[in-house]
Amino acid sequence: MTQSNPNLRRTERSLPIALLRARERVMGPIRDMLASSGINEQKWRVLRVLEEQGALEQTAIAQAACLLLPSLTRILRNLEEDDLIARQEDSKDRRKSIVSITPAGRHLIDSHAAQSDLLLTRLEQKFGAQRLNELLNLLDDLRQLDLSD
Amino acid sequence: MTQSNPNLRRTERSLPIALLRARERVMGPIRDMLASSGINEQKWRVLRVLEEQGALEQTAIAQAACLLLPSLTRILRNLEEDDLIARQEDSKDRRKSIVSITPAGRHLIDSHAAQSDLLLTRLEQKFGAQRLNELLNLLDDLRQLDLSD
DNA sequence: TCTATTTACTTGCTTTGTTAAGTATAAAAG
DNA sequence: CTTTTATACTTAACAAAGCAAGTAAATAGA
Repeated sequence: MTQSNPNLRRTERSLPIALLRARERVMGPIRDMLASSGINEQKWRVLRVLEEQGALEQTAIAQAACLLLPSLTRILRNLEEDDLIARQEDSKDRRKSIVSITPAGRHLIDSHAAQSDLLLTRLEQKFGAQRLNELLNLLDDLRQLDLSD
Repeated sequence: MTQSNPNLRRTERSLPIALLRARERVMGPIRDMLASSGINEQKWRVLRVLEEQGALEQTAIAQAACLLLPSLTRILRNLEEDDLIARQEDSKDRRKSIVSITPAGRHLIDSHAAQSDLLLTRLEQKFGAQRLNELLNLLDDLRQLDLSD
């Protein structure tokens, strides 16, 4: 049962490509939806994190939204120019700036919530809620694997 | 059983981010390995596709390697400069060029095969071959979903 | 046969990813 | 109290992604 399966080495059955393809399938419709607001996937992730978790420092945002800090710096600059987020200095640690979503940013998220929910609900129904949950569990377990030796 | 789960809408449990994180975990070690040959993940995917499936036109490569055509155009230009791939005109359709892997390209793939296999075997053992198979099946099913209505 | 449409890329432009280096502040060590 | 060392970003530089527009060849339609 722990024998290795040579087929897993072929690209058409490889985990990295399977993850890419699945992501493309899920994100495609969401990207299309966001394009109408002139926003992309990364900005969307940042805004959603801030909406759900409240004001955060940048390191925490980067981790939650799966972005590197240099990317986040630029994204936040753009979002701030569009008045979708705001920064305030941390009074206790002046290296940090605490980022929060603005009413305009919240409005942007809200304006897509219904359609976003619809897409997810459709996915759940077509794929099966239980199987989706199983998939999320497997992905989370995979993320926590230690492959270092 | 087909009720929608509101938690799936939160970023910390969202499918797109879970796919990103899992991909990062799997590809990290492979990227490190490839860095020693001055090659990246995309070039690796292209070379593997060509090695496994033989000479292909670019649209087919793009689909198999999960790349957009503009990216592929530039990747192939680099690979051709390094003599890892070669192009020949399609005699029947002069819009197409048929791309194939060169002996040097094949050698590059071969030189990483053992280490690549080791990484995959380790993943299989730590994650469980059966669970990995299950994950691949779920991902493949997800990819084939039609979310258009 | 001539035009319109589709296909198969290619090019240009902007944003993002990635690595490395830099700056400012905080915490730890001596 | 002064000197590392670590933390939290920011900037710079370059490769890559992604979108839009462009080109050339093939196909379809009038």
